[in-house]
Amino acid sequence: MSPRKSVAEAMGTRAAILDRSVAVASKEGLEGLTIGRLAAELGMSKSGVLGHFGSKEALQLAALGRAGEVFRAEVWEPVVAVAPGLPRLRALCAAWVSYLERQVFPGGCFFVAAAHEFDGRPGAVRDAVESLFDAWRARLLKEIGRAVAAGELPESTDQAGLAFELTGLAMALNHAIQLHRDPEAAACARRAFAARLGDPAKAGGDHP
Amino acid sequence: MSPRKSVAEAMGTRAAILDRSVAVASKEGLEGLTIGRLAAELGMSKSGVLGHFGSKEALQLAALGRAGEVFRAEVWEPVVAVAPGLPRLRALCAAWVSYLERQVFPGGCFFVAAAHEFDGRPGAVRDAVESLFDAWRARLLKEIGRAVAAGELPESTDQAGLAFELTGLAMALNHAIQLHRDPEAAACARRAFAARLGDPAKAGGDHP
DNA sequence: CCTACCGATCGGTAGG
DNA sequence: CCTACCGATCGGTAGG
Repeated sequence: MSPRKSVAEAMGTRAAILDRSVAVASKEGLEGLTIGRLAAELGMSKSGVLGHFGSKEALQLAALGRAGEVFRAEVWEPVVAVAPGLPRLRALCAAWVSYLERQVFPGGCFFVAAAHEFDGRPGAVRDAVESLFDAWRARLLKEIGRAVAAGELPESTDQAGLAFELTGLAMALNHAIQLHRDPEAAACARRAFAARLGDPAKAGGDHP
Repeated sequence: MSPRKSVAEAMGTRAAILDRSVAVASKEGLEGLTIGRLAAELGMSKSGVLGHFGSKEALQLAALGRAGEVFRAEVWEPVVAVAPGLPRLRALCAAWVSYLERQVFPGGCFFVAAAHEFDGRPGAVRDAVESLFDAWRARLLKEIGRAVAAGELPESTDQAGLAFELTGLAMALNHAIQLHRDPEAAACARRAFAARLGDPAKAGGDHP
């Protein structure tokens, strides 16, 4: 309606733009996220959209940041009540599988898609994607380290190797869901995580 | 030079377009592969490029087919001399890691990138990508089945689950190379494959 | 295989 | 936050 909006209204508009950006980019990629399309979907002008960010790259970075907030809320935060070490590591992986299974981002894991799109293009977006993955890897390694220190995982555990394997399982799951639409993929992934971290629902130790 | 070329010359031109297309698409994606850019790099006109394929989608499909030929030559074919079953499965995985490590496609695994780019977009390209993955999965499962039948892997092996895990390791390796430029990633992946399939260089059985 | 062209859309700016 | 506009580029076609 009015061309000048209050700060609160502008913040709301900005948040609406970002939420839509994350949804579109998860399906079409951060490059397929065009200002014109976004403006049309939001019933705004292109310059109205762009005015909040300044450039397409700034919009991409803001969308990436918003997606990171969603991931933290979906995967990092639900486990804070779980005991540190192996129980929390298992909870983290369970939340990770659930995040992929529920397709929190309609086009699948936002970050894996962004990594593939930008890994060959130097720039701020690529750097931001890499930082998000570094932070997640550090989160996994922290809990793996605690589990080893507590004797819940063998002293001989290759900690970086374990983080590598867990990441691979999540990537294979995302792929099976998005490309193959395989409804059994999540169950398959849960079995694989359980084989690697021990299955609390089964008797026996944490390693097969 | 001459506007009309012989069939052999036209085939050579077509092959040159495809090789360039595969290289560009592995870095920029199949959608970032634009007719204009391709034409400029090849010193041709846009219509000269497009005339060989008819449409951008047909060019994308042809590039995907060419990439599939390269993958088969790099990963499927080198193992034909290895004994079927577990030895050949190990050789297949070794060739797979080597293909990723050597960056046969300059932008990383062509198919994983294409899968992420097209998994949310119905169409012929998406279907072709899915078929390529189905064929590769079937190739892995065939050799896993032989290894189980020969008693080289336990009778209780979850064969689909094993193929899922191996795929995940390859994806994690591709990601570590392309996004993180991690020079130790290939060694990490080889350890993980060996832990799963047994390491012929070490004493002991094939399962830890 | 070329030139010349089409309408559509891209990111972004000027000015209000 | 808008209208009106910019040059560049997109996939594709006509005609040769």
